[in-house]
Amino acid sequence: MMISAYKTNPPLLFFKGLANDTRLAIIQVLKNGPKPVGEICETLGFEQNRVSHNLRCLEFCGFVSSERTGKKRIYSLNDETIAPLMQIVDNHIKTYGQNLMQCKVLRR
Amino acid sequence: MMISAYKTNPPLLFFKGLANDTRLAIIQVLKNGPKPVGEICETLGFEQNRVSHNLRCLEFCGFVSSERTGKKRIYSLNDETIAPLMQIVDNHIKTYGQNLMQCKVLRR
DNA sequence: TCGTCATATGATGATTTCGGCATATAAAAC
DNA sequence: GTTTTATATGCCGAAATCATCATATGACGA
Repeated sequence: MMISAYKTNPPLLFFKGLANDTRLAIIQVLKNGPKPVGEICETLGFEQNRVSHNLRCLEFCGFVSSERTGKKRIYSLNDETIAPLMQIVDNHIKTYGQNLMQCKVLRR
Repeated sequence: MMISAYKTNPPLLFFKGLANDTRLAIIQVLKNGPKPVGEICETLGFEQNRVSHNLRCLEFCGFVSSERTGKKRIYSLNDETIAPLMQIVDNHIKTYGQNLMQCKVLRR
């Protein structure tokens, strides 16, 4: 079993892609529908480059997609992955949310 | 929108729980059935305490469960969450796996 | 009770992550 | 062609992560 291969392990990268509060916040905003960068920045109160950096990741990794509309680039969720995924996450949190928030390893 | 609350955001912690190569490796081993710590260490070639640390997290956060059997503690997956979750992840990887591995943000 | 097997827990230093500052690039209007 | 609007990209320093070294705790048998 090759340990060094784990750092490029796609499931690992999948979870690392989502284990970031800025990216999760962006996903939350896009749940309400497609949005341009500027609007995401405003809604979240984040600097533009923070949002762009993270949209770059989200799009390249397939979590969101985008479409140029004039000067604006409108981003939207990849619902095929995100919708069922967040359903599972939400169900899990119903039972284990409190523990997740108090985990000594994650919150140390 | 409270930014400071994001660090204790349960979905974030859910993903952080899984965005770790040791913990994912353990999950991979447990897919083949319940196992004691020692056997997980052997299979993966990891030091015992590395495995214990991470099992602690996995169990507290609800991703695995355990049962004391004599001197051994047998760990098993929470299939209710992990099975459908990894299904979604695997499907996503079929399409976006290459990009995940080359993402400039995740792999910088 | 003591010794052995099995596992859990604490803390530190090394490595990884990530946003802000700075700047580049793209699209539209003039 | 230039200016304005909108967004993308690079890099550095600070913060977060995490395995190793060390040790503690638990279960069982003699």
